[in-house]
Amino acid sequence: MDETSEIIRQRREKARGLADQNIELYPNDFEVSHRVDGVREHIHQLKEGEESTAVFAMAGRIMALRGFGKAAFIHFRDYTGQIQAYIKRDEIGVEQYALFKQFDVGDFIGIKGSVFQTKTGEWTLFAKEIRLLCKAIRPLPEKFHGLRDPEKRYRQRYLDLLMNPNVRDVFIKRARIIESFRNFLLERSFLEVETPMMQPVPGGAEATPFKTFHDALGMELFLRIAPELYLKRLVVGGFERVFEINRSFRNEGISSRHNPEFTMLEFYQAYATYEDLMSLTEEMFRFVTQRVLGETHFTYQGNAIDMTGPWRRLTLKDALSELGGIEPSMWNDRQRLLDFAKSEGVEIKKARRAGNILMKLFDVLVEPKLIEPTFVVGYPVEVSPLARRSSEEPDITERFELFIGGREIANGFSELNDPSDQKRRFLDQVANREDGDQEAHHMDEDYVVALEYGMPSTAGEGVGIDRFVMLLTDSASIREVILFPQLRKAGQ
RNA sequence: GGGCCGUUAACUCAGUUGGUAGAGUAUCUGCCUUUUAAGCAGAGAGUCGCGCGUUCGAGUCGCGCACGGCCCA
Repeated sequence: MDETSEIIRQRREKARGLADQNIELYPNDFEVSHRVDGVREHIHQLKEGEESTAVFAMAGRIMALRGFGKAAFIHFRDYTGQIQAYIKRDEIGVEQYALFKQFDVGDFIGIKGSVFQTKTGEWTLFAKEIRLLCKAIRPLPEKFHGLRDPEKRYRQRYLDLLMNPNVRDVFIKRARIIESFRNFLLERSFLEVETPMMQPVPGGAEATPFKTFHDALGMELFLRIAPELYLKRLVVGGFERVFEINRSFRNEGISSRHNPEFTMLEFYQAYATYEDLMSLTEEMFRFVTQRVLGETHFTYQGNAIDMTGPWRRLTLKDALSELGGIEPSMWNDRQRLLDFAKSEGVEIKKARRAGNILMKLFDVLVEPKLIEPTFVVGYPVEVSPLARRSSEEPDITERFELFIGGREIANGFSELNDPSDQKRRFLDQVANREDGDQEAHHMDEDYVVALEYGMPSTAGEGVGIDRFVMLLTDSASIREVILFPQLRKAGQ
């Protein structure tokens, strides 16, 4: 369909015409001396109205073109910024100007020239020499409205990045966020590691995995739903502080909050407790927010959020009763919870146990109310199969979840390092699975063996990077913070 | 999975009670040597997402499908 489009046909002919004149359409030997930000620095040294003696060799894309017959202004863009350039026939010569006339918005060109100030005071690259660096065959979207069609924005993200500066900023911020988390942990002697994404037993979370198959090994493998169990094996191996920032995969529906592949930070610290991690978490998020935004407060979807701290701590019990209206007497009564869920219009899968129903009710009724950063603590053992039991209350684990902007952002706990308790917990999960709970944990014998060699007391945490990027960029959908979000196959 | 909305030129969008498709930007031609959403004059450009149906006639009405968005679960 595009192939018959008039504009593309014209561009192809134009390209052919240039090639016929022995003009290279895609050369790679242009030497760049300056980028736009470098020129802007240079400008500070110039006096008003003065033309630079220095010559700049610059490469970039034509983003706008205003021609006047024998002269033209263009907007010329590279990664570091945009600058205006002035192309004048009497300066570059008749032959070069004729070449310039065949350039289009979207083409990459090389310009050698000085810098001067126009009548209106704008510093402008004054071309002495121009060159085609890459001919664009397809026209860019309209400059004023940019690219709006959300489907096209996701499928052809390069156009989105090119035309919508706010989108570009989101992804630059995303990179800074990840960089800041990494720096924070590196400064505290955490070792960055990579653990398998293809796992024989998927573990570390309650989720449905993607299946794959290794032909040579004749072996079924799962894309990881979390790196947790491997990172803790590394703690067994003597790496007392480790972290990993990378993708996990969950075979679930796609929504404005879920992408099948998403990025988590997980980190583990030996001889720390979940209390220590809450302090560290507060410090870490404050650090990242300050680094990325330059301040520790921001607005998310109309809600003011202050990361300064100290953050509120709330027991799950209090959160459920005070914010969700669920009395503690209902906690272990599966039938009453089901009835309550029904009365609240919350749909529950049949196989779920009381603890899971409780968590579902929490997700729907309580979570959206936790706008300011809040630690919720005191999760039941039933829904925390990898977390250490509280010494005072054995049915409760030493676990917290962090909520910001009505979303779960992090989940951390003192790790269960008693191999026999871990084995019992796995067996309990396997029973759930046999009762039809697809998301219950698998038995991981190999992990139990690792614990039998001895894992020091450890605390660990997972952070949803995409969700936090959403917060700091005020993005309503996860698709706005993932460069290439998962979509269905394009229609014809 | 359910509900609502969308899909029209390269892009952003109009399109009336059903009568055979428009604008702006972009493109092409001409004029224009300090413009910045440059300007002036002219021109070309469409499988109206796909399919079936109703109708003398469908961008418009109905059904199905595809893709996307929002909300619910």
